[in-house]
Amino acid sequence: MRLSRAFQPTLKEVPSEAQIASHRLMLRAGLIRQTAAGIYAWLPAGLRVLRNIARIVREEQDAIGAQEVLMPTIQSADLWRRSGRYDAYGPEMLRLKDRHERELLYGPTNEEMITDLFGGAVKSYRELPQVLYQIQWKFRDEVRPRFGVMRGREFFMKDAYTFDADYEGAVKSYRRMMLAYLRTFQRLGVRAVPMVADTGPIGGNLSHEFLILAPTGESGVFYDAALEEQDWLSEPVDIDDSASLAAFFDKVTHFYAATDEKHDEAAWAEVPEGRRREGRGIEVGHIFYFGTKYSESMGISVSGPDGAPLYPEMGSYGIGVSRLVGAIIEASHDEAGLIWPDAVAPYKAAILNLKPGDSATDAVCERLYAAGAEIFLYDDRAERAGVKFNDADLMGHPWQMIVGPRGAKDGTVELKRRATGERFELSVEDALAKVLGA
RNA sequence: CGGGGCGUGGCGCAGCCUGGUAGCGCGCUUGUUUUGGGUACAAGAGGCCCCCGGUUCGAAUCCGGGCGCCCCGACCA
Repeated sequence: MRLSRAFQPTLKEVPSEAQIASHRLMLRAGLIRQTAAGIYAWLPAGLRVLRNIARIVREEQDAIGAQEVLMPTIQSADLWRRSGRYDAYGPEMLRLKDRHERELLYGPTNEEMITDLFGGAVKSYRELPQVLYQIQWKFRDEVRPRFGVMRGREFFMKDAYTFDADYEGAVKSYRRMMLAYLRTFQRLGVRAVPMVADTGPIGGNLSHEFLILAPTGESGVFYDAALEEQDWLSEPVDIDDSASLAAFFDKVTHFYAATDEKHDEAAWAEVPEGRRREGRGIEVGHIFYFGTKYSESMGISVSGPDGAPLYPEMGSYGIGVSRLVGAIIEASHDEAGLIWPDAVAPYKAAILNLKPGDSATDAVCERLYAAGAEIFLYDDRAERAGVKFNDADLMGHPWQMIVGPRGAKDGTVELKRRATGERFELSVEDALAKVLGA
């Protein structure tokens, strides 16, 4: 994309409504615009980030055998009456009526719908386990939306649901999902720590939240500093083998880590004093096992080995995709602006022409630009180098490809790494290889 | 839902107390100049002052009622 054609309204000054860094930067960089309290429009660069995150989430879900579906945002109230949650959910659920006065709702989550879909299609225990997921917009009518996309009312979420024939199977599914989550966050370039969590109104008794540690987080967290050094993904895990999954799970849950809701003073006291850390975290994922809560309440069963009805053991698993955009920024920015991890950046690199109009620099820039759609060209709309540098810093492009008259003459480009400030003087070919290979 | 605050060109704000027909910075347009990290000068464009009602000769300003948004707290991916 060329700056001169881009719908990318950056701002020099911070809109007064934004308080925290990620929200301010998202507005300033032209990633989003607010359209109502807690409701945002995603502009091209922001949407590219959102899609990059969704893509990685999708790949890691697929890798553990989950199958993607897409369910509607609007659901029938009757479906929710079957589980009893229509009355239980409260004013956070946005309720609607159609022209025939039928009661509908904008889905805050999808346990009821997926359970119903499952029940209509799966008839035998031999078809289990099943793992289904979707990446879809949700709406929860928060009392107080804030922090931009980190606590919006409308949000983009990956929600997965597992169906197993027995408890052992459900635990395997839960652990596989734990693995997928850690892999997902690693690829996104953030460290999200799994913590023992409250199961909340969804019910059940096996639950972990994944939190990105950041001072602006909404949850208080207590953890053993030793887990900061753990690399849980260095050894391969056989997702079909219970023992391998169990070993992995034990490793991940070995050190104390809990949100304030589940904080256990007795267990905390056993953590060596020098390693006790209290802080704040941003919840970006949550996994639950809740047994037969929905399958039983909704009357969804399959035939068991003995021919009798078997209510599947279920779990549900969420990742806040839109929230992650804000959370990643909270974890990765500086005074000058965004610093995108390579995997989620809207563009891999920005080309900065230090002397537009110079035939040599123009030619090198066009050559670089022709190498791929993942490259952003700062062309004629900002003719001054300073403006371009500041804008590129604000946008957080992982690489800046700086083309000046001297380098252009002998075919070299200066590469600057946004995150570290490192600089490299490379040939055009090498520069492209480094940027596009990264 | 309790407490606080705000609503004036695209963005950030002043003006309101003490009514007299709207201003500043940035951005935008045009021209000249300049260009190795937010150039300088000049000339322009752009505003139902959130909405409705009231008071008044006259309302951005005073009064009443709405609506919207933000912040603190209680609640949540």
